[in-house]
Amino acid sequence: MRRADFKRKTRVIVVDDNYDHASGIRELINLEQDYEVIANAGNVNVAISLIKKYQPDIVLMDINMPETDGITAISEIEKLGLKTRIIALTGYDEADLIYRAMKIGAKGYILKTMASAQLIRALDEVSMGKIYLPSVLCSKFFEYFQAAERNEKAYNAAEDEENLLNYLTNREEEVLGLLTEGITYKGVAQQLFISETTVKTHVNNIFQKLQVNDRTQAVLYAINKGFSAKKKAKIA
Amino acid sequence: MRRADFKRKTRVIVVDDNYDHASGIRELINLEQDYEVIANAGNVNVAISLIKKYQPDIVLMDINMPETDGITAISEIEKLGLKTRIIALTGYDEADLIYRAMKIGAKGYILKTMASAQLIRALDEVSMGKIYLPSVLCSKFFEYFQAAERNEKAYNAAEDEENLLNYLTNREEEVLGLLTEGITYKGVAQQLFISETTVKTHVNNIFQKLQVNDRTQAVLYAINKGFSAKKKAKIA
DNA sequence: CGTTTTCTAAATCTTTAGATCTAGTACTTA
DNA sequence: TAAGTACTAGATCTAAAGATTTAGAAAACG
Repeated sequence: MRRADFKRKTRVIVVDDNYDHASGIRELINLEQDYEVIANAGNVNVAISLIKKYQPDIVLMDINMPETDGITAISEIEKLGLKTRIIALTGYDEADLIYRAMKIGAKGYILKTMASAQLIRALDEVSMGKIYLPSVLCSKFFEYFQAAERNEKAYNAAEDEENLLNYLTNREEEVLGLLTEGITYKGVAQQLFISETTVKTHVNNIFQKLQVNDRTQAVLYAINKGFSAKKKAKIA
Repeated sequence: MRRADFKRKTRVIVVDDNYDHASGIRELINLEQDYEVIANAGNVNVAISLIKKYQPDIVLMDINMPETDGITAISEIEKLGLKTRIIALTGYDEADLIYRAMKIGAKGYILKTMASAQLIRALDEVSMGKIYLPSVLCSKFFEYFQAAERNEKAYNAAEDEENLLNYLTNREEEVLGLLTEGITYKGVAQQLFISETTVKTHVNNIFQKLQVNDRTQAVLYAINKGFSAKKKAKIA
């Protein structure tokens, strides 16, 4: 699956504050005919300027650097909007590191302790536009991912002990929807083609049902219960 | 890595509306000494009652069922809060299906077209508490996952063209913070130990800086810019 | 068919909210 | 020291917002 000889080599930049390690990787990669390391960077700032300048195909980014943390570095590089693909390289297989790296756009994640064949395989996969995450790390990722989702769900569930929005009538929902856009009673009346007094009637009923005292509190309640999402869904 | 003979077999329930297919899986699994299929279910409702009753170790869930969709089914089962682990089983490798299944807590995802060894391997991994996602599907997952994250980022970035909140003074931020709790001017005055007219002065300045006309709009602006998060961070 | 909801709307009144202008004090900075 | 900024606060208005009561018409429900 390697590229044919007549194609230009895949250009790689290695970012690692440990010079020996970076050199090791460089030699390892340069043994491969399909790849060439065009630069090394010992810190994030140098790395970013090199990446801007050479726009490499792949960046091998060490995450465990003292000054700037590698996660932020990946984020910075991704912001540049280049075609450059980033593979995270680290000594630790911590689930949250893997999660964060992949979340912000890393195309691969490998451990320094892994065999060199893994590194080359990662380069192969990623240079073809695929994601490379060894199954062990994939497991770790999902540990964190699913835990995060569970927490989110638990959080939302805690919020809807009782969703008073369910007691609103259709019309009241419409009125509340306009209130959550910061529209005045007069504006609501015009948009719904009803009188302002009718709007006030609806609003008062809404206040009672939501157990609040004014529009601001009603809007806050609605937003906390995810009302805006519901409203957007209706419009679409 | 299989369980020793003296351990009880891992109990599996197969959910598939296609009877032939379900039978095939059943026979395949029953060939393994470590597993036994204790029930088949042809639709989601039956499946859920069986799962409640027998609390199997693993559920093999077909996602492509006509009546209820399998994603919802997984979600329902997860809500039960059992130790039961779910492996999604489907004919298609659509990225969004994989993403959604894993997001709501599936412990594995395999294709019907995959070799039977894959199925057994998935059972082995998942019964040991690990996640099983073949690398092809893992790639698909990340395609969707990273695209979703990118969209989220783009969405947030679009919002911060300019954050007018940055122009607020400390006191104005405090006042706005209280407004976002739905507190009245009089209440704000009491909490900050200043007069109500002072509050009004601050609020008017806030309106001008945020380019809004009333408190509701100010609160909405603040929330959209993530003001509440900032406020909570300050408190903590 | 009667009852209940929902949506509509008016009248009336009190209370906030919001706009505007002025102004004193304190602190910072050129 | 003069100028600017932030915080304070008063007076004075107008315009909304909110509370409350009553009530008609249409639809839904038992």
